[in-house]
Amino acid sequence: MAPRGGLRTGAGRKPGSNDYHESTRAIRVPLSLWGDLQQYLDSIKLLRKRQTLTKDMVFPAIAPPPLNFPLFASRIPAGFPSPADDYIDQRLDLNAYLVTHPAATFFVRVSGHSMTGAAIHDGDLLIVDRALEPQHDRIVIAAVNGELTVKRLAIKKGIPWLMPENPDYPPLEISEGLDCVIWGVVTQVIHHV
Amino acid sequence: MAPRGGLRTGAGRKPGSNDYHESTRAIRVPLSLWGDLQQYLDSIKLLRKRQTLTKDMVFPAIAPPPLNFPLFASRIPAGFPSPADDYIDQRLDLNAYLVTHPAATFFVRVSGHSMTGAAIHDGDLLIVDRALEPQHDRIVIAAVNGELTVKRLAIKKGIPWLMPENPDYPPLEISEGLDCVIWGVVTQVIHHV
DNA sequence: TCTTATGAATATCGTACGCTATTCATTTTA
DNA sequence: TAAAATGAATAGCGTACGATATTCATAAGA
Repeated sequence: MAPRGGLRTGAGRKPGSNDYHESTRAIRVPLSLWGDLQQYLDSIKLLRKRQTLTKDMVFPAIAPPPLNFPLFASRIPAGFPSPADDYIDQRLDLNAYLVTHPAATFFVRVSGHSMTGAAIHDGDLLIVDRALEPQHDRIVIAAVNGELTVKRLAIKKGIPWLMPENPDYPPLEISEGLDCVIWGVVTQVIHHV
Repeated sequence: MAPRGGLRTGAGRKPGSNDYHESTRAIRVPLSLWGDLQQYLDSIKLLRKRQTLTKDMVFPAIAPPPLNFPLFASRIPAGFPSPADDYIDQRLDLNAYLVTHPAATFFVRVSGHSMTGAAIHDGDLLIVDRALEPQHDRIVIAAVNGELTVKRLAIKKGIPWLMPENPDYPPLEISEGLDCVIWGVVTQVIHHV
């Protein structure tokens, strides 16, 4: 059998022919992160593999989730003898941390300065929980004459008031004739630096 | 000169004598993650070196399964919003929204009142991005003598200063002899109501 | 006896290495 | 002529390897 010799330009495995569609590089990581990282990388592979599927073959029932991002999905199983040191073993999922009742939670963008005394500024994003009951001294979203507003709810002698936290704005009594609905309770304020 | 031979039990480098205080293992990662991961690992190293930090104060971000919540538009028109309406014009994943560089992002709990003028209060949770370059007028996390502090970075005539935003606290010049590391840039402040 | 110098022991670290998987021009076969 | 088989070329993958860093029992020196 004769050899099939000769030049083979263009032959060979293609760069980025791995599951990432991208070259890789070895890096050294602490053992406690190794499992998580492995898991994370697997999910990246999976996501990038899906890119080879055309929209004619596979498509989601609803809008695709933001597949963004990174790191370290699950907690490390304990059992690592940590020297008397401050190890980082806490992780945070902002959604879970900031939202208690997902189905009843909404975001509202603040405009105006009536609540600067309560650390609520123009442009901030409020996390509003509609499942919480409005109570005295809580910060609430109220719809007054159909317009949303952020104020602190105060009950004085049985009369509810909407109290701004800025001396330039007046309190508003929720009297009988006022078209006012307490719409939700503010639980968190997200302020962009 | 006679040899110093013989058994040497107990000799040798100790396990966990690296910057992680923990053994490591090589793992292969895609190049696009390599930089972020490198930065993340550097942060871990730095944190484990410091002894004044507790795990309650600083911890890394994670990648949770994406959850979406309804988001209201900036300007909410008059009326009563409900999920059935088209007031909801987008949904929001807080992780994706608040974290730009997940591998380089950490959370820091604020203690103290030196930055109340910048809407940063005692107990707030800061989102800190180590991938951002500290620049003039940005709010940064600095490690001064091993202790974390939040200040606004100011460059005056080439000299960097750490400026509080509370008249009760003094500015701090970052002079040559000072043990100070700008550790990250604050991008968001989460304030619990 | 106490202090210092020495070198065996052993962990860390980045990466090179051996192996496998893939690609495709060429050759062989139908 | 078209399809299948072959094997050179080249990238991916996990880990072993050589070099370096650190520790500390012992020997040498004060």
